[in-house]
Amino acid sequence: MGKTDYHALMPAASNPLSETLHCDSCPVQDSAACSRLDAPQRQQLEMMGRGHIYQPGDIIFHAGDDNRQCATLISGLLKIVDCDSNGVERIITLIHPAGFVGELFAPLNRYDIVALNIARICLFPRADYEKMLNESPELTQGLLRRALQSVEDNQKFLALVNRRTAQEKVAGLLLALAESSGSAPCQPNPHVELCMTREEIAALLGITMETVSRQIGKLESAKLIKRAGAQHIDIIDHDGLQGLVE
Amino acid sequence: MGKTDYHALMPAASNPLSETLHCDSCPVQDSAACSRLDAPQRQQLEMMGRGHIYQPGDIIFHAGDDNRQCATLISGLLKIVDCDSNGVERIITLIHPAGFVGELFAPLNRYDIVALNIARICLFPRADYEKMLNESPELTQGLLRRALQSVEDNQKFLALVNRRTAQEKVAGLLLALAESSGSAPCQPNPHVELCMTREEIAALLGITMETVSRQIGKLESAKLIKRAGAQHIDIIDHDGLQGLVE
DNA sequence: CGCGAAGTTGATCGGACTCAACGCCCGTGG
DNA sequence: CCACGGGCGTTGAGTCCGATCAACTTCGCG
Repeated sequence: MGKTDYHALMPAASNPLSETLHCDSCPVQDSAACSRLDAPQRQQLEMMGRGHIYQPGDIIFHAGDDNRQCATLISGLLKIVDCDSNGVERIITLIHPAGFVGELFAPLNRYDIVALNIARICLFPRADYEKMLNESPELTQGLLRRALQSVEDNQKFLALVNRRTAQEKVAGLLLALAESSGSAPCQPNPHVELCMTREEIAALLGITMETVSRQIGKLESAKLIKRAGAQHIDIIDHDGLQGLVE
Repeated sequence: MGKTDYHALMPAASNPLSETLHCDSCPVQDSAACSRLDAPQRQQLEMMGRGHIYQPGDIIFHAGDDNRQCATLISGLLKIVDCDSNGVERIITLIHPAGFVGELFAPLNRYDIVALNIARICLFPRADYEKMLNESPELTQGLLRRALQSVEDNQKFLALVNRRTAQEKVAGLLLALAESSGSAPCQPNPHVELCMTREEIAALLGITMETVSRQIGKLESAKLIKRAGAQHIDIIDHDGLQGLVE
């Protein structure tokens, strides 16, 4: 990842792209952890946090850093990355809008959190956020729903990668991305934006970049999908893809 | 799994092994979701739930059933199982004592939940439990901590199985089980009780049972572990094992 | 135009899967 | 008591999927 991580390296307070929050116009105001707050509480959160914009490749939280912030993803896509000693990248999971990142009650960040897309997040000082959790049952309940959703997402992802062939993994990923970018879960978006290099897809699915490429090629020959540039794929036969993953 | 699931098939109310709860003597009273409750709240929970004991192989929740119960695991070990149409078993993850099972806010159980061990759980009607979540911020906060812990466990497990060789997976699993059964995280128990057949280990790690057997054999020849019966393994060289997974 | 990063494609290799035989343990019944 | 059988685990031989290594293409950019 040769991308600049310029913004991430600056202290949040002096980040030139930091801006005040405007929850009223927030696209995830109904689904994020803060969705159950009443007006005064929401205002309190607004004062507590700052909005930030990250570019693809920017590192939002560094593994090993002491963990003083947490955040809600407003738009874009993040990856949680486990980088081992040899520099082999292992993507633990993806974070979609409304997702919450930053571990509470833990001293250090265990993983890198990196933007795949242009990502808008609201960033909170962790201490303030935890304090507010103690005062606001609504925030706690909202975050609980988020956390349960994360558990579910992780379990689905485990089912996608464990004990599956390369073809099943690639097909399953395309379907998952189509669903997550669709207007509703039952209305998947046939135009899939990967937001990832082949290498990143490989790190996510636990296979190699060459295999990813070959499998995408096979799916295209089988007329299930169509490539439209490296990062974009059109799903032609959704049911056919679904059939590959059962 | 030819084991009887006799108890699971009976309605909870008439289950002869159902017993009233005694939180005072509960071994996970300090770490489970209910750990933050004060005395009256705890009493309320005690009246709401029932204790049950399951035998190895018993199915606690069936995938597809409507989901009216949730539970805290007191002792033993559970597996969450995704069984696909061909009957191929995929273990999503393991649940350790103090873990919470049963999805809240969801109509159906997505996965089978099965006892690997003799398992003691306290079972709650989901509606009552959710109602209490609305009334007790302490319970919500306790469950939040549990859920965040689940997310972390799942992430660790993903890092254990994704992009790893069979040897790394087996070594990593042994270390994880040693840690989870140890008195403290930093004091792993060298006597590991697998509680799983080779086939179950395979379903968990995403490899075949034969490969599991071969890898255990290799680790033994390398004098890192020692087999003591099929279900029990002694860790001889903890650091050596650790070295295999980096 | 040249350069480098990302992606594709091909050839070869190896680790894990598959299929099969065999050993071990334990319960059951003659 | 021993014979039998079945579940589970181990071990071996052959195959195949995906990894590895390498060439080449495509695209974006100075």
